Amino acid sequence: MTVHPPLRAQPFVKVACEDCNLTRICLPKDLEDEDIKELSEIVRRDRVLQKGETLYWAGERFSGIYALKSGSAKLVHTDRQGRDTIISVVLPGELFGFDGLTAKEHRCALIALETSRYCELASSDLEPLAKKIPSLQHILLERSCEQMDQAVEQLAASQRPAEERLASFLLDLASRYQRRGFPFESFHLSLTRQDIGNHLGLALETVSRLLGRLESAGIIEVKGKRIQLLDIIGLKIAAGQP
Amino acid sequence: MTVHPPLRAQPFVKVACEDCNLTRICLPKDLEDEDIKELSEIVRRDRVLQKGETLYWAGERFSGIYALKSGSAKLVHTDRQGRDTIISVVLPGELFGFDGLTAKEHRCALIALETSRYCELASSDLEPLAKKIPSLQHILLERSCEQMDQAVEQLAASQRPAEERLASFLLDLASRYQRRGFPFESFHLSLTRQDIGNHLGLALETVSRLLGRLESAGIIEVKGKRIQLLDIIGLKIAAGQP
DNA sequence: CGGTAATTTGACTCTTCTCAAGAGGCGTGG
DNA sequence: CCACGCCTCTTGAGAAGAGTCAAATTACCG
Repeated sequence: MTVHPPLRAQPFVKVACEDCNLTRICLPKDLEDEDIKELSEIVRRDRVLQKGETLYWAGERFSGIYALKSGSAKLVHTDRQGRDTIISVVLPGELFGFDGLTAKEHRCALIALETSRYCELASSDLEPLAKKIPSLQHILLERSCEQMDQAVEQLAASQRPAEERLASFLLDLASRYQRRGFPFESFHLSLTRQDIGNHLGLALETVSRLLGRLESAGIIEVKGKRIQLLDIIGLKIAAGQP
Repeated sequence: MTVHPPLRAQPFVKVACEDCNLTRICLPKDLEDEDIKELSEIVRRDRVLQKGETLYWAGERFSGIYALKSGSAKLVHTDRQGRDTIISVVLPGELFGFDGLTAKEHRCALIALETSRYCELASSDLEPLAKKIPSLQHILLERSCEQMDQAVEQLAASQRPAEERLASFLLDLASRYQRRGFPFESFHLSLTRQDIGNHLGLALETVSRLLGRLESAGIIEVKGKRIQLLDIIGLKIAAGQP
């Protein structure tokens, strides 16, 4: 796997899919070169979302599939009683929007965790494009099943003790950042403790305490939202990965 | 919505998709009549699984998408430490197998909870069939996103208290059985208490105690694996559905 | 009808939550 | 540049929900 330069270094210009440094992570990953050009002409590029802004709310009409280009975002489900659950943290190159595909209405909200850019594949373009690029439908199916796989992992994780969940979460984030050209051992949490709690099913105080515990065990270093992984082996053990 | 006769009443003969009483639930639901016939010719029908038998194990090569025709089954994820999580209970007309589509290798095991019949759409037939029936890929995408929606609900549920989860589970089962022609108020749990616990993230003793509590509250009647819903409103309140 | 598996019930423990109070950080405006 | 206010984070103490261990009862299969 090639290592990409950190996304922050990328100049703020409209980059065609074939020139985007996310080509090997994003939707084009499994497409042929010609198909990527085809895709590139239809994708709406470089829209911006400021921190805290919402791209779509739950209940809103399904408008298409999106790809995050930079920054980060959270996919949030809210139940009848108003309790939020963060279903996933979205990083550059990852697709989202599948939560609206079946019902034609979004089940979750998508909220930026920092200033972020994204591309849009409008639902109205989806059908004609599928005809032009026959393999696209299958790739979308694969990506949706991939997200299902992640949900399965999370469901399994939800039955494990709090510390394992938090350690697994940190390891997962680290490796996903690494794929995007950032160092594995050091990254910035764009989530608050409350958000981490809503993601892992923990009270924010528990998140804070567990981070403190991992720190005093010498496994990580916590400076506000910046996390340093000092002892990867130790962290894996804490995550219950023997 | 039309009500279908109970599946048990169905004679044990090989029924074409267009004559199957699951037409309005199963894969053909959103297909045109001609396409259903096309599908029917390729689907391998009426395979049988005895109680406790496994159709595929986690790690096994992806072989295709399946539809349950009768009986019931559980989709089980096992983590590195051997802890099982029941991801979903599969009822007649529901599709499964998506857990192997991305990695070409199943992430979960599929185990029959009672004697069950199922149909198979082999992965080798999937591509040629997708060319013959262009809408099929999109339907599969929709179904996979539908399962994703369910996983999202479960993830949100996993943060709610035990009684709410159990009550929601009973209501969900009841309405899914009802769609299949069974009475809403009375159904047979094909899962053990242990299985229910593995599904909801509870100890089997907790499941037993909570069922007892709902029973003494006059909300349900429990006779082993047979459940009677006596007070639907009360059950909905217990499930936290105001 | 015996044996095994499933279920129920009780007592106790422990993880995690809730409530509360205080400290730290950051942006805005004077 | 500093101060104020707000939001976030930390830390403590007590409470509660759910888990574990153990034993008795019941149901089911051959």
